Amino acid sequence: MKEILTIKEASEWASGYIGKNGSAQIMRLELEDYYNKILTLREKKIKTEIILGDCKDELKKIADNSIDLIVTSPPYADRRKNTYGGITPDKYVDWFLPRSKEMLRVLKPDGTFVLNIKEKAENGERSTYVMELILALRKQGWLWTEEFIWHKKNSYPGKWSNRFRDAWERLLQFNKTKKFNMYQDAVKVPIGDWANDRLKNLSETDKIRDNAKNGSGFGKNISNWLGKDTVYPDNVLYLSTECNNKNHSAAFPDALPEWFIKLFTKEGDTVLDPFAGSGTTLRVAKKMARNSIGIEILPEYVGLAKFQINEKQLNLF
Amino acid sequence: MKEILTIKEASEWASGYIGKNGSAQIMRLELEDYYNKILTLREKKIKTEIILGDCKDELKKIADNSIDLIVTSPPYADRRKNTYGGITPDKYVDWFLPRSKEMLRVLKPDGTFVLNIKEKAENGERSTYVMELILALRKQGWLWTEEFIWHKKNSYPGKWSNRFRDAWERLLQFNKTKKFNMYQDAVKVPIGDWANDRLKNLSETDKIRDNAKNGSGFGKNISNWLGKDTVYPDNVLYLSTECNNKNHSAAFPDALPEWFIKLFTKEGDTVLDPFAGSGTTLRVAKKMARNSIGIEILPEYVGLAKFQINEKQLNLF
DNA sequence: CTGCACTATGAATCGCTAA
DNA sequence: GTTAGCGATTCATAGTGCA
Repeated sequence: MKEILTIKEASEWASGYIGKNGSAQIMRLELEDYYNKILTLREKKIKTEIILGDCKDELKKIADNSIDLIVTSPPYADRRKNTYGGITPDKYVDWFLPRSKEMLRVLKPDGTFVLNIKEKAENGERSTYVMELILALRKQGWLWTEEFIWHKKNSYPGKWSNRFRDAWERLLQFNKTKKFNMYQDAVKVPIGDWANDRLKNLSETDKIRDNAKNGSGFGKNISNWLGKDTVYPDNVLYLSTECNNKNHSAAFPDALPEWFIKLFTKEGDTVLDPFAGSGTTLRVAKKMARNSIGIEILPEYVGLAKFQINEKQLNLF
Repeated sequence: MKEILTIKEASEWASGYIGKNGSAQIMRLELEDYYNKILTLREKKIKTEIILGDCKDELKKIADNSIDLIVTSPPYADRRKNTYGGITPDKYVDWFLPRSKEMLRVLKPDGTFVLNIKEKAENGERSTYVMELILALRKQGWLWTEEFIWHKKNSYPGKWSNRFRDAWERLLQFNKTKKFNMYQDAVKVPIGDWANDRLKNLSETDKIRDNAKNGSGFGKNISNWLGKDTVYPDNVLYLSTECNNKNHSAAFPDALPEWFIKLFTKEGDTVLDPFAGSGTTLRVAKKMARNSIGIEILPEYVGLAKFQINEKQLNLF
């Protein structure tokens, strides 16, 4: 296979390779999508930027009303000082507010801010700092539009004398105005069992493995083309935690930022992650042909993020 | 079949009826359980009481430290008038606190309070009254131990211009002290199929994780895992919205109070539902051989609840 | 191309003990 | 009293290699 084929060539190639079991059609559509992404990246000159520093300072260098979507998973509050972040629960809101103030400034009026967070249980009680944060953010001028739930398919095992294991996290949606962009059709899902049966008839391994090998989008959205009978999802995302990273434990699985990027942006828009970590959001944004800016305070993570973004770029081209 | 058989008679009857496919044993055990329930109800004289009135007043007639579990789904705040309850969001906390104060008084020190609630979206935003309520309840002396999620299994798809269907509700757990009764074994669930293969042949990694003290590991105390067929659940309840009662909508499914009654009480304990509605909690409590007290302000619901409780009683005897 | 066996690991919490 | 450290406890899923 040549490095770059026309869509027609690739489609023919796929037909020959896969056979006549219906997978060729999938392959064709996926290829089309794939090439569109490449063209978008080249023509629109998608930029992916990772900045070393504290977002409190670095955000100030970003222009007003320039960001379409902020997706982030900040360090959770933690009592122990050695841990990453190391902000105590009682000081968390004070620590967060100056940063969210800048986020409010850089976000476009029709943009969205998605915050992934979960309070810990400590000394028999759940901390209340997340709740206090929501109330404080509203005072700061944010609208608290929705709370999505990430129901973790495979959560960490655990059982204690007074509680079971925690299998969910919050995904808080904030907006600047009531009129924000929401591309609901982009996240439609196949309807129940009907689609499951159809999908089973296809090669399970191909679907999964093509996806896993390069992460470039192949096989990722089988449901999008197959399910012509698709329905809108709800506000619970039932996803697995990922266990693929060698160098860094992923803050959240790719599917999480992917879902919100689909829902709240279109190609060529700009995504911001002020707590970029290993750069999951940036990598996913780039894959989806969105501009992205990441800020991360720890140099080792910045390096890792740069590596990840470029590694995936090789796969894409 | 006679109205009351000995367990032996019933067992023989079941054997003959079912055949020799192993179901007889199950039937025998279920019958045993069934008769134990009847005996418990008779010997311990389980009481089921439904009171007409506002729980603000009626709770005052209940003795201090006499309730093992409070499970309730109060009327949610709503701006529309003439609806059930009809408390506006901004007045909700003030409305709730005098009632929860009485609940705190009547609850035993080792008892639990489970509150089913979910804020509505209004004017494009989620209300914050639930959050304010949690903070206020803590000030009142409650410990906020945990937040369970009811993930609604079969919520039908739906969408609005700026949000998707709400498929989850909060189940807030509050306690009076850190040492509360929790019968975790009562809610264990069957283990996944993966276990059969896994446990037959423990992998090298599992053994290594046992030895290496790298924090937390799966393989620790392997003997605990042998012969295991049930595991502890997590803090997400993935249940359908099925509603048994045809005459009343929007009550929670039986499985919800049932799960918490199992988890936080034993037979002969006392369950309270200060917003009893159509009496789901009372009916389930009675079925499970727990005393119960319900308070309901609307006469038509009190009538409905009485009917339901008695209807099910006929089935039981 | 399918199915099976096997590997790897994920934002955890509490109670006890020692300082 | 107060805090820090450490041990004990607990499942489910995705990814990989090979027959």
